[in-house]
Amino acid sequence: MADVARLAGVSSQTVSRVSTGHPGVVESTRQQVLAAMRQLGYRPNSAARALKRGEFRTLGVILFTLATTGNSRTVEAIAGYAAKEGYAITLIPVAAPTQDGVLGAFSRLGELAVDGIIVIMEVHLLDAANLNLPPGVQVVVVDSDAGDRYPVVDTDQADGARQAVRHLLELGHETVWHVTGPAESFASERRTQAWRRTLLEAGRAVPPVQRGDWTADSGYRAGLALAAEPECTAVFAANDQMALGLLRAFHERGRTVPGDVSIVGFDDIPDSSSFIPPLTTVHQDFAEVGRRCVQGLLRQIRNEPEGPGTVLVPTRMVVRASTAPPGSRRG
Amino acid sequence: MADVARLAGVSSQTVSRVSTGHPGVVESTRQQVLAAMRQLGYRPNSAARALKRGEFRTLGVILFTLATTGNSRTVEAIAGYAAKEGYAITLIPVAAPTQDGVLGAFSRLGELAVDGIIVIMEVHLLDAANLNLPPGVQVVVVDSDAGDRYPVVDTDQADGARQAVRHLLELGHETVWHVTGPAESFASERRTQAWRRTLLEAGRAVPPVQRGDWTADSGYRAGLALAAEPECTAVFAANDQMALGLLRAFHERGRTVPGDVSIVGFDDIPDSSSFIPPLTTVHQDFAEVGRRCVQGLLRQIRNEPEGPGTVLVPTRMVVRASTAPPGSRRG
DNA sequence: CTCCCGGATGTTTGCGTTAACATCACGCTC
DNA sequence: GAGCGTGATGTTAACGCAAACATCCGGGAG
Repeated sequence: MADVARLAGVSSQTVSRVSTGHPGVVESTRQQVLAAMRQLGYRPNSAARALKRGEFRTLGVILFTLATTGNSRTVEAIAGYAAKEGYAITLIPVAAPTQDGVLGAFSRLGELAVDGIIVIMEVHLLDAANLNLPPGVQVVVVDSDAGDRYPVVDTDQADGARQAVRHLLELGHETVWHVTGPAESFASERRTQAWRRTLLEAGRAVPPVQRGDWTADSGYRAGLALAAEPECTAVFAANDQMALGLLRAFHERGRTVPGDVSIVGFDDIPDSSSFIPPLTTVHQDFAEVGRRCVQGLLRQIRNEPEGPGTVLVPTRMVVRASTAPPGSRRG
Repeated sequence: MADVARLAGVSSQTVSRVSTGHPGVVESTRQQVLAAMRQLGYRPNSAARALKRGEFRTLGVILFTLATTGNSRTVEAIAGYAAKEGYAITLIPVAAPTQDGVLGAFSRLGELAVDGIIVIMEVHLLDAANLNLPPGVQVVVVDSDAGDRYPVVDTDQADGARQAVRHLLELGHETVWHVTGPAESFASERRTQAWRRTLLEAGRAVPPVQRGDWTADSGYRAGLALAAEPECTAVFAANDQMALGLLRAFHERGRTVPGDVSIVGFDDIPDSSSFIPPLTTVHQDFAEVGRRCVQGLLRQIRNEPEGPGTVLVPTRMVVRASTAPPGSRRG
């Protein structure tokens, strides 16, 4: 910076004013400084800037994996909105969804240059890690029920599941079977609860739950079990990938979809419109979730406190070709 | 830090020594300092640290989207290995795959606190953005052919495509049709080149290319066109999602897979084993790509220069149920 | 007993930036 | 024409930390 100042024949403070876009610099001076910057390849040192300002303009995102559609899409949206607000995103991967893994991530966190953190995981794992968040670092949580302790942003899992079940009931199915996700996922639990409640409210029987782990393979295994239940005519899968597995299992067992069995998924991943048949599913607005996360976190950082509470992003049914009235097998 | 020093009854330098793990601090003193740190919730200011050390311990990853399996898996691997080396990852999303978008990302880059950058995109887009990388910032590129200017790490696209085509030829197919990805993708172009060359080397006819855009939908449209070609018995899709679309198109047109038509994909996404039928595909080792990226970049940062050059990560065929000899339709 | 040496700890300084204050020149008013 | 205000620019200091150097202490050699 001193070099730039010297070359431009001004003081370093004037260089600073130019590079931060402060007013009160005459145009001719400004151009000289800009020229000197270019010539010397000057680039402000963000560490020094952060040191002086006391903030990093960076948000941390802590999560287990980018392998699920939901996580990667949410992170992408977060990164986009954060960039728009002048914030960068630092990824903090947790090695494994265990206490040790979380602990490791949070110890690294202490060293990190972030102004706030978005946590994408069930919050009881944080508790297990006897969460001592660095003071001054704000938090927003996704996929959790910690609405009484931290601000939470999430898809309206319950309403989404309710819509899925209602859709199947309205088509005339007696009841709806369910393939759930892993027990440690809050989203999965919420969807299962809502499925059960919706059936109960409609006075229907609640069939036993098939447990999966989000993967298509686990959906396939669940589908094999379900195909052996002759009275199973409608299934609500907790995500699209497990629905894909169901589709294959029913196909292999000669149970046509939607003729013999109707299937609804959750997420509306891009591929789901190309399943065989195209999948009826519950659309999640990951971009909106990301946006609300960043918005909430920045509001905290800027000291416009909101306190704990939950923001629910609505879902909507996307009806494609995997659902039909029961017993509508063609031919 | 001064507060901690006061509370522990030592100088701030001793606190610094403790927090950086320097030797030459007697155990009893160390414990006192540690206790004071805990009591005050002290956390070293990484901006100041970075300022003093002249490095940020952060790597930037610049890419268009996390929506493709390859990108998100690669980023995940990068983040994991970087963490292991004590580096954090900053995500730099590019709004759109246009010159403007890239330009915007690189202007933001100037402000960013990174020691090196991993670029996941075709490098000619960088050129378009008249790339003036901040001096002192190292670069590694993925999905590009810039091996003469930057170090490049990539999947061995050509060999993967060759394996796919050979597999189909060895099953007895006369030739292999191809659904390619978007023209601006280097990976896609490489796969297409290798497909063509392999056919030529085997003295086979080279059918016209169907162009897709990586999405299952585009694969579906290509599949519709291909289903109308009676002599088409084998298709190599440039990724698994387009293969999924092909599967649906052929299914809807009553062309059985693999009885009437064999299909090979590329990527080996987790879902591909649950397609109908389970997909034969080329497995990419994204984790290895990520590891090599980080390794190469850190080597540059640590001044163990390697210069430009290309690291190719091998692929392997995963044979499932979507390929068979031609005309093997059951029944 | 003195001197010296080495290990433990303290003091000083500067990393690059910007806020706050100081200065300076110019033009306007009375 | 003296005084004053305004806007442009310069000077100083501090952000938190750690490298370099300074100091202090105790113990062993002579």
